[in-house]
Amino acid sequence: MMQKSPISPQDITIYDVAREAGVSYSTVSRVINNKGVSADKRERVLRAMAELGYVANLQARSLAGGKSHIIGLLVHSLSIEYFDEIARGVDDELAAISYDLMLYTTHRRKGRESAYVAKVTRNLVDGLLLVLPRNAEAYLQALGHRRFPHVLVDHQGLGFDVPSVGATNQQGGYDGTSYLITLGHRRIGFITGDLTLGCARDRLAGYHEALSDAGLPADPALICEGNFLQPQAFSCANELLNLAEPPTAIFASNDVSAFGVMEAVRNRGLRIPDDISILGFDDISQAAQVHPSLTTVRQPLAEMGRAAARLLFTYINQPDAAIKQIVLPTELIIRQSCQPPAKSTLA
Amino acid sequence: MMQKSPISPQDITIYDVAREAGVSYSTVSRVINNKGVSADKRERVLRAMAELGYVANLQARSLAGGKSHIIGLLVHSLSIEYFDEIARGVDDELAAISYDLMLYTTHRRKGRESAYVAKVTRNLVDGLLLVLPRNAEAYLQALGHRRFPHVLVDHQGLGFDVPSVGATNQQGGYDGTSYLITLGHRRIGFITGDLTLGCARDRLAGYHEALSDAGLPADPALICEGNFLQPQAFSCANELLNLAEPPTAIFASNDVSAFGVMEAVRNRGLRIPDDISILGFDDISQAAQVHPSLTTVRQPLAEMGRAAARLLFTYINQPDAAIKQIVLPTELIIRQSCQPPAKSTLA
DNA sequence: TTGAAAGCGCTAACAT
DNA sequence: ATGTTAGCGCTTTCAA
Repeated sequence: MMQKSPISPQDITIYDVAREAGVSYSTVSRVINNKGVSADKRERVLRAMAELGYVANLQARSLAGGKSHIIGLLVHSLSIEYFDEIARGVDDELAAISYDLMLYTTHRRKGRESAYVAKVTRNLVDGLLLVLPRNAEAYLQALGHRRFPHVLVDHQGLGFDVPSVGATNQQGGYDGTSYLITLGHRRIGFITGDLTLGCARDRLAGYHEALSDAGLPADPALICEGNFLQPQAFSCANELLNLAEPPTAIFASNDVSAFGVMEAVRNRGLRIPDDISILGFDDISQAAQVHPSLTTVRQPLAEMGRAAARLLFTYINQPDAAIKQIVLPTELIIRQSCQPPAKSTLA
Repeated sequence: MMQKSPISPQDITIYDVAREAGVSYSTVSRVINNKGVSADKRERVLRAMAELGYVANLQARSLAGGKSHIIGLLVHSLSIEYFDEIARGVDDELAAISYDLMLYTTHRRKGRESAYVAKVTRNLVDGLLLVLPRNAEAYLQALGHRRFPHVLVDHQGLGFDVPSVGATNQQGGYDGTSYLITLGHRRIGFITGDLTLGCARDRLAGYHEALSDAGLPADPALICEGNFLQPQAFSCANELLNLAEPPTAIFASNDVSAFGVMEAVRNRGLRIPDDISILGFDDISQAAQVHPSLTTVRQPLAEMGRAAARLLFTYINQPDAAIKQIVLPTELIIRQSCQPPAKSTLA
């Protein structure tokens, strides 16, 4: 691990490489940027870079070339596994083209999103990935107007076109509900997500659609408004369970909510899935780890992250590329938390 | 929201500001960097900056001044709430001095840490925060030797001195165990964390110490090696519960593990805390949200993040500052998952 | 294909 | 206190 050179690697510039390789520093720059250079010179430069341990100075590249090779990732919170999966996908794409990731966390603090967006877009990053943005209207117009490369992840329902990557949330809601119907359930409780978010509304719409397609009545009492968090789902589940005619299955709009339902159900001494079936959404890793394991509608989060990163690069390299909205398919993952109802409520 | 100037804000440089204010651009630079400038010129510059909407170009500052105003944060994974809390603390400090955060996620991929560290320290960031690092020996020597500012969060047990911020893990293990003893428990199961990590070993040491101080025997059968993850804790709990003389309380080395224990306990139809008490470690938000709520040893994560950021800035500004190891106190948070054992096992 | 020269926006000597 | 002059390390003209 000893350095061949007496000076430390961070001080190696293209000048050093050029001297070592016996070429001009512009030739070194060309090798770095894959421009036309004769085979033997390229070879020599490459060897010199390896020997000296050359590492590009991103600041200088950025200043001279106008690109920072950094993209920004804006999220509220890191704690949800959801973000981690997306970030993993983003990371993969970034690594492939050696981009770096700048993190902006709002930690749910109001107003911080806009402030970040304003600042970030004037500096430092070549593009911005906005995951599950809130109050997006405030700055989305500005981003679009200034043609600043950006992609939203998991956001629908805006009144205007914006580059985005999402999942088939409505289809997922439809598939999950249909599955429960197929098992024989007729009274299916539904706990919504945060309805200010498009994905939550879409899942609910899928639930309604499936019910309607199966000719089942839509009982408003079976729908309880949640917020994607466990405590609220716990309350919702209790509410549903207290109904004169309680549901035989509960479909929660995300896995975390499903865990809240599981708790409420167990709290009453009911068994899963014998007494009641539970269905989640997302398929976070914990879903496979709880007992019984959670049947859920899988969202391809890492793939969404990858797609978003790729789309963002498209915009970075072609600012005038058409606005595209990518929607990735959800998938029903059948595990152990659902089964046919104990006694059919069919007539 | 209209721009006063016809050109967009990101194109405004100190030259524009200087022209507008009628001063030389070095004066503008001095104002930006709080160097000595006469009151009226400073005033004019400030007004010009505001009018034009000047925003500094970080790349250029970095290239010219040698500081990027960015620090790197290296973590394995984002999904654990643990990281989010720490990041929140780091964020607070960063915001105060307008530094930015670059995120490096290894996603548990082997070797990625070293690669990042090698790359990052040669570029881009002024300092590095390493959260719960693994295989740190590989690059810590290099960081220290090159006097690259860095601080480890939550890592002990290395053979040499390294700047770090941690919590009183052993004391926490001691306090938790003592609490259970005070409640009357005599057979206390313990599920360890990943024992390659210092914090996990320290918590276990605290458990042993408390047992010993109370004159209780240390039964090796009551200790099961976990890895801070739920499935492993689930197995461990089953193992402990299968003992001829099972424990009346189980102390898990983190909250996530405690949730695994809860599942295993419930799976056997046992009640918490009536039949068995459960104690966690960390106090992630879910701990207060489960039913019954989890009694746990709180780690001041956000505060740790803040302290780490502050310490890092010390090193950035004074590379020769003494190596410091900050240890923050843990705190027992009593909730509902523990109570005296049903039938005392006392003679 | 290659080298020389200019300049990205800024900070930090160096003068005055 | 203020202006002038050099670069920081690189990309990108422009010639050759």
